[in-house]
Amino acid sequence: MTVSLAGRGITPQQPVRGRPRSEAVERAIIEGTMKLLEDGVPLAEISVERIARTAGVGKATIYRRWSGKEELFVDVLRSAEPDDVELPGTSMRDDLIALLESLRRRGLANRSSAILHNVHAQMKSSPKIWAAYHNSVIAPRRSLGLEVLRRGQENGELRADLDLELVNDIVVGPMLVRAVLRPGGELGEGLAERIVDTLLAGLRPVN
Amino acid sequence: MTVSLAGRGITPQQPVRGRPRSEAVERAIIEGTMKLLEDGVPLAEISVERIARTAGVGKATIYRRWSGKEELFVDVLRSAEPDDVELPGTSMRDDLIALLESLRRRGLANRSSAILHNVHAQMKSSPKIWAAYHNSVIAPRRSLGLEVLRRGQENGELRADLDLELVNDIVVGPMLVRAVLRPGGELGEGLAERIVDTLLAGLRPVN
Amino acid sequence: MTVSLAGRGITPQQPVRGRPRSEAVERAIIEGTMKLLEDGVPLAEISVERIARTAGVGKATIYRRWSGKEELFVDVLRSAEPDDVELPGTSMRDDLIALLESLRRRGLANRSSAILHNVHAQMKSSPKIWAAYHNSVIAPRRSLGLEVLRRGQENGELRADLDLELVNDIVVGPMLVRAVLRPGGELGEGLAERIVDTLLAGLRPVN
Amino acid sequence: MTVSLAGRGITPQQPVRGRPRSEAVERAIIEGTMKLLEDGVPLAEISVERIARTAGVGKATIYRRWSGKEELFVDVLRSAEPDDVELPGTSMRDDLIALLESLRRRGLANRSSAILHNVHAQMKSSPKIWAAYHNSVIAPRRSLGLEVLRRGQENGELRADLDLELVNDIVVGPMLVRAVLRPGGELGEGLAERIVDTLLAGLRPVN
DNA sequence: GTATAAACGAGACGGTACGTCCAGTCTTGAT
DNA sequence: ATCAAGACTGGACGTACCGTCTCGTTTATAC
Repeated sequence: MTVSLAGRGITPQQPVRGRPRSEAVERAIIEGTMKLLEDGVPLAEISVERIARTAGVGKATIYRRWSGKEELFVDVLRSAEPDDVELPGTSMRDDLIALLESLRRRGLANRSSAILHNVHAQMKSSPKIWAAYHNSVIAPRRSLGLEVLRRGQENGELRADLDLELVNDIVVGPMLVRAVLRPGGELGEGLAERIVDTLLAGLRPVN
Repeated sequence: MTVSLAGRGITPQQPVRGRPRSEAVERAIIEGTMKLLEDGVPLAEISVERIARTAGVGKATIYRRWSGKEELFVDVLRSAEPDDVELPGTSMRDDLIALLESLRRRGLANRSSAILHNVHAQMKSSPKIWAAYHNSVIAPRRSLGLEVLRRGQENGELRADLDLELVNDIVVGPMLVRAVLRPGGELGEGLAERIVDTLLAGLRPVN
Repeated sequence: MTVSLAGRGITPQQPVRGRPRSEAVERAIIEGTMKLLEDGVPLAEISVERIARTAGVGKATIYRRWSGKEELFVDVLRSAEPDDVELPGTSMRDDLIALLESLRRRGLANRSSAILHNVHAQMKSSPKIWAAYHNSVIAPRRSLGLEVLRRGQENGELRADLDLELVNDIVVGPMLVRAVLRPGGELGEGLAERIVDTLLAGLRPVN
Repeated sequence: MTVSLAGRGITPQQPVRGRPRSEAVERAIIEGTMKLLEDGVPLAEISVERIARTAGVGKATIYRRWSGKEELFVDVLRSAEPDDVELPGTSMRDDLIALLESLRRRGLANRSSAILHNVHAQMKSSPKIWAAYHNSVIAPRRSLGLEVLRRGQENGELRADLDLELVNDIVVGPMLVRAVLRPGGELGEGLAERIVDTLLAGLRPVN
């Protein structure tokens, strides 16, 4: 996902006055932060000062764009977000698997870079930032999931009397448990498929 | 849950020399931290310095007991942890509901104090601390859940061919999704029951 | 005293290409600086940035003309310098009084604008600037004083065996002491006359 | 002249609470600043940050004692101030020479360390600081001078009808002119004597 | 009782980062 | 080429905490 200069701020309809902000610098900052994260620098040691040093940029240049570390992290995370999921559309089962699979890969990618995951955690300390992230990343996926389920009900793949919100949480939950509560593993290949099929098969004995 | 002086530290086998540590001071520190959290002070603004001020205690007195803010938080969280769940034992369904219900109440309690939730998040930044918390709080609940499911398989309440780890995640997941991803709500009464019953009833149409 | 554009800089013999520098802008800068000084803004708070803001001018426009704050100050001071002294020429005594009187008025004028006096002090921090100011302001007055004294020796108003440099310092000194060491006062009317007459009368009892 | 910890601040009658301030650190700061000055570091480049680095001290430690660079300079200057003048007491002439001679040596010493002189200038930018310096350094010397002159009038060495304040300025002035207006020189040996004798001999021809 | 010795509150200490401001330079579009 | 505007790197500002280190005082044993 790419974040453009204009994408975040106010659309500058008024004629540009003075030297315009450099997109190159913006990229350098985001990528510098990403690099620190990937190099395994503990989150607590990532200061604005250090980001500036890493990116070869003045501190003021960072503060001119973001009001602090946290806001910057939102954009860093956004830029690391995988592209939109492509749903096969063949069945609810396949769509759900595709959805979970993309979640799984994100979890893995983040884990491979070890800490993005924590940035996530960190962000929750400030509600405003969290809201921004929630709106731009989490909410879209959620509504996509609901849509898939709704179609499943129409198809007869899903019981009609179910609360879709709840079902969505049931589907997404297991992946989250493993990513959040047991960092470091267990997001093996085929997990998405196993979750969905287990759910669809039901938990009770078939008798 | 109460945390005793001896419970955490090194058992001082050698005869005690000099003035012993004051338990009252220990309580003052933990409760002072709790108070800050409950007063809605943003996590980032809770410094050791401020905790000391709030508790009317010297900084060294804190560092004598904990190696830093994070370690202290573990104990604060532990002390806020509800007492052990009591399982009715009447059926797997009832036990699972009891388990989820205790999770739900914890989520709500934390929400009422709004931020404990974030301490949780914060802690993940330091793996050591996280491990400590994981071992003392998360793991026990997890194995309790697995035990309940195992008994369910014996009873015939649960299919015998299921991966219990996965099922446990499926059961716990929805509650976590709501607590973590949608802070501020939707942990209504009866949620535990709805989750368990939805899962047991299965997602497919009954035809 | 007026400072012309050509007076300071390099005479641009080559035909002017592009837009010529605006004299109005130059005046605006100098007068803006003066205004800040007169408004009692502490010298340390007068930044190039602020001068630019006050004068409604870009920073580059200032740097295009002066290499920094200090050089600018020289011109500001020069522009505030009173016009050349007019000596009556009737006697050494009268000429010395005229000289001191002009010094006194300068001191008072500067005091009335409270800070020019300090610019003076500030300038000494950079030898180059000080030299420029010394050459254009202090040295001319000094040689004028020496000339007056020389004529006094010719007239018989002054002992022939005196070191004129020393006498000049003796004449000028008291005024300086009061202006520099006791800012804020004691440059009353008639002071010039009292100094000169006291010196000419001698300090010893007349017996 | 030595500046003690207690000398500047509030007399700490109240029992000392917490770790007391270190006099060694205090000395390190003042001497570090002095060193920078003596090494010819331009005054404008002497930042609190650099002083701290030089003295091997935290910035806060400096700000704990002085409110800023300027206040610190007062103490640095005070500590560089030569010890009190010793007057021979044999005659007004000899006493005045002793007084001027101490002034001259101070001027030279400062020159040798090249910039202390400018610190002086710098200080004038802030009236409060200047007042502090004036009271503790300048005023005492001034009243000492007046006292000497008063005794001179009693002895008959000085005309009884003279304004002593003015005479004092006349005596001190020439030395100041040379130190302030012509930095870099002309404070040769024997200058004090020449000034006093020239003044006492009178400027008019003896006829 | 009276040492002894650790704990205690307070706060100084060397550091590091904060977020802001200014120095000088550079880059726009417009004059 | 100049202008106003304003971005750029760099670095100092004065503040707040970090984790450690004295201080003087308090409080338990152990002698």
